[in-house]
Amino acid sequence: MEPQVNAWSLPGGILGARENLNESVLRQLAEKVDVREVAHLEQLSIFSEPDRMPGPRTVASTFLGLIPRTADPHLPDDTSWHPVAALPEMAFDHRTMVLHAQSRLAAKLSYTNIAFALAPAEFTMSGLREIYCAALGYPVDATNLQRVLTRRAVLTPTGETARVGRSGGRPAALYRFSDRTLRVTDEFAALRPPG
Amino acid sequence: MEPQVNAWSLPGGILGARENLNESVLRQLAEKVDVREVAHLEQLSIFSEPDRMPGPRTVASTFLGLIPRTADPHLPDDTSWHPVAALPEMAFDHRTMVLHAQSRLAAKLSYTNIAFALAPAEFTMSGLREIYCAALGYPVDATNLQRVLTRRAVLTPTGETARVGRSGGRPAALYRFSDRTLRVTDEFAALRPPG
DNA sequence: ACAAAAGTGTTAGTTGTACACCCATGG
DNA sequence: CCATGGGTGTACAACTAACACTTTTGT
Repeated sequence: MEPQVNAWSLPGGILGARENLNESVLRQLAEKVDVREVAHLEQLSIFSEPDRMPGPRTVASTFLGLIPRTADPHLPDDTSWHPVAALPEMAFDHRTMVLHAQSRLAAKLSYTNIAFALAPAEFTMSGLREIYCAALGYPVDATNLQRVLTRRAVLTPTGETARVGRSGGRPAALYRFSDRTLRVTDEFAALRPPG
Repeated sequence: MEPQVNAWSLPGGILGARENLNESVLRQLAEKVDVREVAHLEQLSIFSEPDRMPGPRTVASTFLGLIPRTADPHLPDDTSWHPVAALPEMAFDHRTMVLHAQSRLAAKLSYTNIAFALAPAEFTMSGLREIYCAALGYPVDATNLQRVLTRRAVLTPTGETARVGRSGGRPAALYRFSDRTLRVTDEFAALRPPG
């Protein structure tokens, strides 16, 4: 809509009278963009500038929602996925919202098990590594990723191995996440409680 | 008010038409409880359950506000400070709000310079240690606190020393915070970018 | 001289990165 | 038997907690 005809905007809508914000987000994602596999949802900032949009005063409460890499919702025609590294022109304050979400995700990847919400049920270490690289924006060593996540008991080996491609190579072990709910795995970098 | 006659509630109020949420918080703290020295303010969760309070539907946006230990606002008669370790009966979901704020503060003390907002302009290490102990709820070693904050360049020595009490002892060196705005000092516990 | 408070040095343990090396598979 | 991708072991560096020891003051 004017004055942002060519700009993209995030999905969103009005809070219903008998729902809380989380319910509202899940409802709108399902109704508007057919996204129904939200594995993790958390609040981000509120955007409350009086003139953030034309028209009646609105306050936008933003969320970070994660779905597994394998999800493939049936997007409507006016909707599509965009890599965060190459965002199109975005309406109002929506670019800022996306950047907030990106940095929150990057931060939580380092001290929580939040990747459970991005990975499929079972995966190889190199598959998981791709997810971390994409979300963090820099290369991650699969070796050390394995060690860190194993020490923190974030990963559980399934004992199975993945089938190998036509180019050969040793078959990769399959893992799953020990928990499928957010857990802080590295609480205090410094100033831990004594004992 | 009914049905929470004897319960305490946090200061708060209605968002004005021409202010954003930050401005609203600062206005309400000043007007309602004479708190005007807010050195740091950040958003916490939104509470949006449809029935969280009787009466018309409200959505509460909560904040963590920090003021220096030396601040002494003139509180109205119906208002007082309460230690988080011994909260009185609290109205509606306000206890949950306080606990959220407490854990956010504790977390940020470990990886940011957020204590600048709690300390006076100049302070001794043992004074700062008391602040950390109170906020974290467990003893903190002044020695290691000094080392950690110095290495991260969070503290700057003033060169001055504090006057010593009547019981003797070596006079303490005075420090100030290098920045008086929030800075992340220990960004990645794990999975740092290479190089 | 002694007690009290502050500051320094040392040690040991944990965690993380980097990288060389070994293993399993397909062609 | 070689290329390819996966997994393991080791070396090194950084950081922290704990605590003994030294320094500086007032009485």
